[in-house]
Amino acid sequence: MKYPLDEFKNEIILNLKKTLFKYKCEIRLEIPAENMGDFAFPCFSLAPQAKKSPNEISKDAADKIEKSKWIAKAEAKGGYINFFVDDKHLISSTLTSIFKLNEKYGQLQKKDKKAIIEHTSANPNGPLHVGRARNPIIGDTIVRIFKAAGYNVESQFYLDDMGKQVAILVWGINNEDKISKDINNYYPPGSAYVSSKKNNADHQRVVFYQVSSNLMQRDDKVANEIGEIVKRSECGEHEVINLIHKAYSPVLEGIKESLNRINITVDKYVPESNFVKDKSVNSVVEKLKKSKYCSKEEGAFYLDMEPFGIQGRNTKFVFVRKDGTTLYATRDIAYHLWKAKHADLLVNILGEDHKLESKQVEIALNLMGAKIIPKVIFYSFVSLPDGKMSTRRGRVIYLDDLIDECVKRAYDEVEKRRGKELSKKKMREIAETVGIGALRYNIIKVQPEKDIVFKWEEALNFEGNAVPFIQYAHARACGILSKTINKKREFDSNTLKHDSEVKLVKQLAKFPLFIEEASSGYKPHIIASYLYETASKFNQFYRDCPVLSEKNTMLRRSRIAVVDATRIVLKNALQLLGISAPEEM
RNA sequence: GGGCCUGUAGCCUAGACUGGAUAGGGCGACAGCCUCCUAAGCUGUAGAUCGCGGGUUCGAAUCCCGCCAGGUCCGCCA
Repeated sequence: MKYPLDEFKNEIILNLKKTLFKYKCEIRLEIPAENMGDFAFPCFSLAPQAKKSPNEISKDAADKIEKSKWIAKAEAKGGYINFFVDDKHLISSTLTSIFKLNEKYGQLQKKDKKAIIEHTSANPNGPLHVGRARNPIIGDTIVRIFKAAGYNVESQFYLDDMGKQVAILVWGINNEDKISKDINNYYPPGSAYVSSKKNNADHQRVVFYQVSSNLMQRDDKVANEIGEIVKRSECGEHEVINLIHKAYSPVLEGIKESLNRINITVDKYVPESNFVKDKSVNSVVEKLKKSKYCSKEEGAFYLDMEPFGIQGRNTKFVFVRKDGTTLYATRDIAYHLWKAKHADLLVNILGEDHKLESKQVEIALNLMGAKIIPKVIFYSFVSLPDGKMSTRRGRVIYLDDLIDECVKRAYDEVEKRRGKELSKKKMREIAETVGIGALRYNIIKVQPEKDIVFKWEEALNFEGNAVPFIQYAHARACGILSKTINKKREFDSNTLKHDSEVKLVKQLAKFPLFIEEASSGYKPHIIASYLYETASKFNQFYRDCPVLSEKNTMLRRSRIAVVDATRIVLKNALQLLGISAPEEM
């Protein structure tokens, strides 16, 4: 797919190559500040070899740039060559491109490459909580962006069915009598964070996890029994693995439901036990044992991580226990080798607490000559104003409760504004769209590596740079279009001269560039900025350019086309964030 | 003790990888805009020693060094 701005860019690059043939340089274009042009080429790096000032270079070069159907003007300013696109040509080709491609507008050329994107991978011992809510949202957005960027994408949830966390749950479910005796010790009256009254299995069963986790710390007998479950599952005992499966399955169903509610489905759930059952983890162990960095200590095997730049109190990466069983990270290596067989690109979304483990896995994969090393997006935790969340301690806000609160709050807003005009059913529909969108947007608009302190007022803020602003722009566009009589799309780019029209259409033309940048740089949050900017420009157009009341027929039709094109772009970009675009709100 | 990440107006945030044109936005505050396509909107004002101190450079929020603060990790846990 070739987009108008690609053609403009290519023409600039060709021109610059001709003009600057004397110099050795890579031509990288920037987008200048508004009104300074559409693309800019900085001349600073050429100054040393040219022995001229950047100002002189840019002036000489700008004079030599030839005008063409794309290039309207090249201007030297402050050491930059600023290129101005031919507005008429850009407008007509952009609108044509949007109408032709419609829901596919923005998507990049198919790449014939498979990407496996692993995200969420939460322990199936309780409901998803807000502390880790960034994971599915970042993950699913990356999935959508990579699909748009032309990859063949599969999303995976690595299901931890062997570890201590899930063993604690299993013990609790099989010792219900002991749990019910202890439950009141666990939940003291008036405890602040015990909130969820939901009937879903994940909310019901997490109590077993919490109480038995507590018991385990006080009672060695319980601890031993749990340890036994872990050990037998790690040895690959089918009976125990089945018992575990029975315990967590309903919890996993609850997690899936929560994900579905925020428009997330995962293609494949991959149980960790697969790699024990199929013995692939054993071949990982055999290979690592042969490494020159491997040593043995009291029967356990470890890799020395120090030569690879790992520092700290302990630089040993143990991959086999003294009892011969493997560890989480060992199995993770087997999982990654398996993934690498089925993909050209691997992406993982992980909490920052996994940085060391991930590095160890990466080093081991390199030692084993793995073809693909995963690209990892780490995110910082969402914490509460008075500290971090913990499922074990029951000090959490569950994702489901946050979703409900967002939707409820959105309903109040709709009712306040449209209560007299709309049916309850319609308002509930809008509230669901706005509430879920607000949640996803608020999380995705911040860079993954920034810490977030969860505050209800901020999570539920519906003004300014928040999703209702964008959805409202889309609804406005739909409102105008629903009132048009002539449904045929016609436009004449000669009539679209108003500054607000030109700026808006230029913004629409940039959409594919943002998909390119978001995917190649693994930066989902820039799609959120793009949407905000687009909606904002549409609102300015709405203020300056009356559509339906415009007397000049051709101009009116052209403006309707601009509105329709904006509608398509907003919808497509919202879709990339997993947010629905309401036609009315 | 050490590693990694973060620190931009009262609050939240973009820009940092790839140094460059007056550091963009939003919330909140203040002042305006509905006889006209949904005011969940638009316009304007005030508000920033870019954590602190050095260095490299013609030029540093951006690169390097040191320090301070917060997060996170340094289990034969996951």
